[in-house]
Amino acid sequence: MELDERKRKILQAVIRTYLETGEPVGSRTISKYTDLNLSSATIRNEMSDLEEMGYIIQPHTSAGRIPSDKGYRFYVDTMLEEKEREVDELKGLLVEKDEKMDTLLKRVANVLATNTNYAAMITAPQYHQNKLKFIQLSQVDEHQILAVIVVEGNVIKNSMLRVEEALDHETLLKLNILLNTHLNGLSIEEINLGMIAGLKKQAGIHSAIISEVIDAVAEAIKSDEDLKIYTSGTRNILKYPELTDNRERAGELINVFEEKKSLHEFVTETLSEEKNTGIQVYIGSEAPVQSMKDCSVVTATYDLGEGMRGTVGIIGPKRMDYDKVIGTLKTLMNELDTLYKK
Amino acid sequence: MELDERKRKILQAVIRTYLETGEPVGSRTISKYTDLNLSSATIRNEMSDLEEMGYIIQPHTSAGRIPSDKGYRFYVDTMLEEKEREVDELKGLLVEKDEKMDTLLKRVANVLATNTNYAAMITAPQYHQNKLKFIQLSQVDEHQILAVIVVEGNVIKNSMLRVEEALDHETLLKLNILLNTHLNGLSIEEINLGMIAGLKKQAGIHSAIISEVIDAVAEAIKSDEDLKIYTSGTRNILKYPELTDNRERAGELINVFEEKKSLHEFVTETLSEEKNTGIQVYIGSEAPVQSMKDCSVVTATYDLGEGMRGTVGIIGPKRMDYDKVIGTLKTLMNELDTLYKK
DNA sequence: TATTAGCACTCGTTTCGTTTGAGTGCTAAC
DNA sequence: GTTAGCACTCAAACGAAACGAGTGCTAATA
Repeated sequence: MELDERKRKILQAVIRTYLETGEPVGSRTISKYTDLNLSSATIRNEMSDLEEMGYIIQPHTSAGRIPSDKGYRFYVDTMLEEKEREVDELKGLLVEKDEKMDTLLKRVANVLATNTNYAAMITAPQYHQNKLKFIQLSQVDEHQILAVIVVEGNVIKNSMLRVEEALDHETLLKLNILLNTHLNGLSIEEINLGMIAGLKKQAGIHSAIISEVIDAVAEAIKSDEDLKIYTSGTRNILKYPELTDNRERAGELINVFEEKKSLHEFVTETLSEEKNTGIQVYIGSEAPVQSMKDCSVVTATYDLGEGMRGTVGIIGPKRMDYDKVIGTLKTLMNELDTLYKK
Repeated sequence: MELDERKRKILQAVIRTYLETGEPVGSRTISKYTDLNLSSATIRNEMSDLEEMGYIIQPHTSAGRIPSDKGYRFYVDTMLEEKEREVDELKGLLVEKDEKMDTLLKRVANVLATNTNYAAMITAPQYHQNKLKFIQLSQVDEHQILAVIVVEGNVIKNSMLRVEEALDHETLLKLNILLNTHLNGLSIEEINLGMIAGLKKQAGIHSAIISEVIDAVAEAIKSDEDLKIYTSGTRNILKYPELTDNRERAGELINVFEEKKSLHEFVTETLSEEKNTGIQVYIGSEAPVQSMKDCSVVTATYDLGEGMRGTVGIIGPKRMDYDKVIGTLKTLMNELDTLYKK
């Protein structure tokens, strides 16, 4: 069977009304509130076809239809082509630039959540071309040496090293120079075992410290685990009965937002895939996380230049207002662009 | 009217059964399941008295009684004197010492939450006698200077300063020495305007940098806002219908755990008050946060020595198992003690 | 005087049959 | 191909009735 123009229009109408009401929608509604001028009977026939084709589902015999995942997918795909709505509520909300990155991120999440009435998440930017920029060892007290490591993009990592006895000023200086001259500008792939061996040899009796520093450097550069995720509007989840009528399920969802572990999966997935618009939509079981199979997730990748990239996401029920959400995210991307591209 | 021995026993019985069932408890239940050997009628009379005295409440005319805040308060207070149960599930869970502080904290919260079936929170330790230990300025690149500030207890703070043009090596060294000799070992109260003026004068043309460093130092020492709070088991809240039957209310609660702002209030309050056991119980509206007026919160202060102190808290319904919760917290405190006091 | 049995009364909860109405599928007519 | 009409289905809403847990009061009892 073919998905002709009329079927497509009906499907769109069904989905759109369902998004608004959250109730199964019947043939009569469609017949009345579209400009197709078809009787409910005709619509019924078409809807029957659409159900057969898997776009819509009847929750029980005498109820209207609701979109299936496939239906939502169709809707989102066509919509992405067609629409380009503007949402300018975000404008001006990001102007106070000089605040710290993490408060900024929190606020962005917050704005998104209140704006859309869904839950929002945002990751701190990741630095992809992680090159070492600066290393410094300092004697803090008798038994402790502080290693400060700065990576491209000004991510700073501190690490305390224990030593048996204090190093004198000169040795410290020598080690600092040694480390900086050999490691600066290198990425993690470029630091190999041979180089490490060489460094240790040159450090002589202090080779143990070199090992520890290298470990710290490795950690600083990969910085994978401390990918921070900020969330906001978890409470909004509770607003959608279809997500929370089952207590068990609701709990799992809340947990997703608290643990943030599952959110990681989206982030890594999103960051790896590349799409032109930078916006991706996961509907129901398309999500890599089991407990979100009744949700939809819209993610966007932001890019602050210099390899600093992060992910923003909106999580809501499948009947989310894709149109608005995608619009909002696009606007946000633009805002971030104009704010940081200079 | 006086709260004699028998009334006390009945009150305790009422509360205990209510804690188990979560349902209002009636006179018959008490008469049957206690060793008082009194008929339900007698119990009724006594309960009527107890209600008059404000310890218990009748949610509606033909229902059993539930404890009032005052009733809980009585229960908790007497229990604190009497009981000393042991909960040793926590033992051995904290042994792997060498992990990072924040993963440790997360795990503690997690253990507490799963152990009690309530929500748990824990703050990173605060450093109260905040004395400056070490300052270091380094030229990272042409226009940026990194200030590293180490505070007693090895809390490290980094701050990037912008400069018009790079400082030569010697000046940097001079500034470092200047800062360290004058500021080391001082707490925030001891750094006054006169001293700052003196420093600036000695720094000559680089006085602007001194200002920025001082700002960074102030921020590092107070470190008030980045009091991190880790939570776990928010989902458990959903298990108690009395907290979540009202959607609006449930949302607010979830929000408390996401925003963490309200949790701050407990922490600061708990840290300021000093009690012998270190354990505090907030019942219902005793809590400083409006949206938690149907909850109870049990907090404990842990002390890792050297002025490093933090707060742990369990949040649950008013009918929480105070006995177990307090026991668990006490065990935890002991664990932390033996783990760090060396 | 304290305790208890008994009884009438209250009121939320449960149960169950009924009604309602939205929606469908099918068929026959246009 | 489209539509009107009709019988049928079924979840949800409604409402009366029964239930039962619990109370307060009173009169009898120890």
